[in-house]
Amino acid sequence: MAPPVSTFVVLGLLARRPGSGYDVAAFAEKTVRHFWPISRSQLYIELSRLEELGWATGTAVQQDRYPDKRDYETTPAGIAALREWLDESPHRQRQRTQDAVMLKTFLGSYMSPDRLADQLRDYREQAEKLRAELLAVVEHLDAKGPTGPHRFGRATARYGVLQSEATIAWTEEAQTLLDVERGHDAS
Amino acid sequence: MAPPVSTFVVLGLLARRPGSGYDVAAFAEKTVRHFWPISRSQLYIELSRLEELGWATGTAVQQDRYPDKRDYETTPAGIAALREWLDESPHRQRQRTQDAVMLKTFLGSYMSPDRLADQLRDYREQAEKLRAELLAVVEHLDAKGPTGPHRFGRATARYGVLQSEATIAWTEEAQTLLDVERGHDAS
DNA sequence: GATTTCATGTAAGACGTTACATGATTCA
DNA sequence: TGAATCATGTAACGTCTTACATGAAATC
Repeated sequence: MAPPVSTFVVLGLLARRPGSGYDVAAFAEKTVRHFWPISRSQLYIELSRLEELGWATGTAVQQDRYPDKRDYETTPAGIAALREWLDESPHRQRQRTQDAVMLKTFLGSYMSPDRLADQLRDYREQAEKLRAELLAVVEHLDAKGPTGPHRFGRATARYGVLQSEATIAWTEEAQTLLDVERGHDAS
Repeated sequence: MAPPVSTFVVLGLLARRPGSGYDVAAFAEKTVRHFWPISRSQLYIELSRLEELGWATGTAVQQDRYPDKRDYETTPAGIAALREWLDESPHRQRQRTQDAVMLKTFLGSYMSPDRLADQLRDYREQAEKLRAELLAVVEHLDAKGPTGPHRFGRATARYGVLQSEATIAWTEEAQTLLDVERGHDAS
C-alpha cells in the first residue's frame, strides 16, 4: 500500500531541511502551508512512519535548557523513494479544494445580503494577509540569487500570490453582485 | 455534534434542486465541484443523514423503464438549519487546499526538469479545461437575466474562472524558471 | 456491439482533526 | 506576571475515498 501524500510532504521537507518535528513544523508553516497544510499531530505520525520505512533516521538529542528532542534526517533510501514518487505520472494526483465561503456564496439566496457581505469581507482580508506573507517570502528568496533549490520555493510562493490576487479580484466582482441583489430587494 | 460541512453541501443542493441522489450528483458536478467536490458514496450517506435529522424527506418512486429511485426534498426544518449554518460566523470555516503539483514544484530540485515540465503541462491543460467549462456555465447563466438565485452560481463559477486563469498565468512563470534551471544545468 | 445513462448502496480502511496531557525557559 | 518558545505525543472520533456489487434501457 502506497503511503499517503502527506508522508511525502514530510519526507520532502526533511530532505530540504533536517531537524526535529518542531523544526519541520515551522518550516512547513513557512513553505507548504498554503497548498498542503499538515497538522502537528499528523506530522509526528508521519515522522514515525518514515523511520519505520527506513526513509529517515531519528536521533535522540539531550538538551539542558530545553526539552529533549529527536532530530531526523533522510536516508538514501528515503531520497530514492522521494524521487520515485515525484516522477510518478500525475494521473492519480488529486487536487482537493474545499472552500466554505464559496459554498455560502453559492447558497447566497438563503442568506441576508449583509451577512454574506460580512463573510466576503473576512474572506478578502484573509486573502490580503496571505498575499502579504507570501510576497515577503518571495522577496526574501529573491535576495538569495537566481538559482538553487530555493527557486522552487519561490515559485510555489508566487503561486499563492497569484491565487490570492485572483481571490481579491473576485471579491470585488462579488460585491457588485451583492449591490444588485440589494437593489433588487429594495425595489 | 454539528454535522460536517458536506451535510450542508447536500442540503443546499437539495434546497436549490430537489431530486434523487443521482440528480443531486449531476447538479453537484455542474456547480460545486470546483470548490467542494463530493463523492457519490458520500452523497448517499449525507442524504440518509438528512432524513434522520428531519431536514429532508425521501419518497420512493417506482419506475418502469429505469431503476426505482428515491426522490428527496428539504423540509422547513432543513431550510431553517441551512439558514442558521449559513449565518454562522466564519471563524472556524476551514478552507482546505491540497495540491500535489505544487508539492512537486516545491521539491523540484529532486526532479529532472523535463519531468517537472511534463507535470506542469498537464496541470496547465487541466486548468484550461476547467476554465472553459466554467466560462460556458457563466455564459449559460447570463442568458437567464441579471437577478435571481442563479446569480450566485454565476459568482462561484466566476471564482473558478479567475482561479484557473491565475493558475494558467503561473504556469508561464514556472516555465521560465525551468528554462533557467535547465540553462544552469547545461552551463 | 459497445458505451452511456439511469439508479443505489455497503464495506473496509485509511486519513486527518481536535482535544488532552505536560512542563521548563525566556522574554516583554 | 503573562505570553511565547521549545518539545512530543496519544486518544478518540469523524470524514471520506476506493472498491465492490448489480443491471436494464437507450443511444451511437
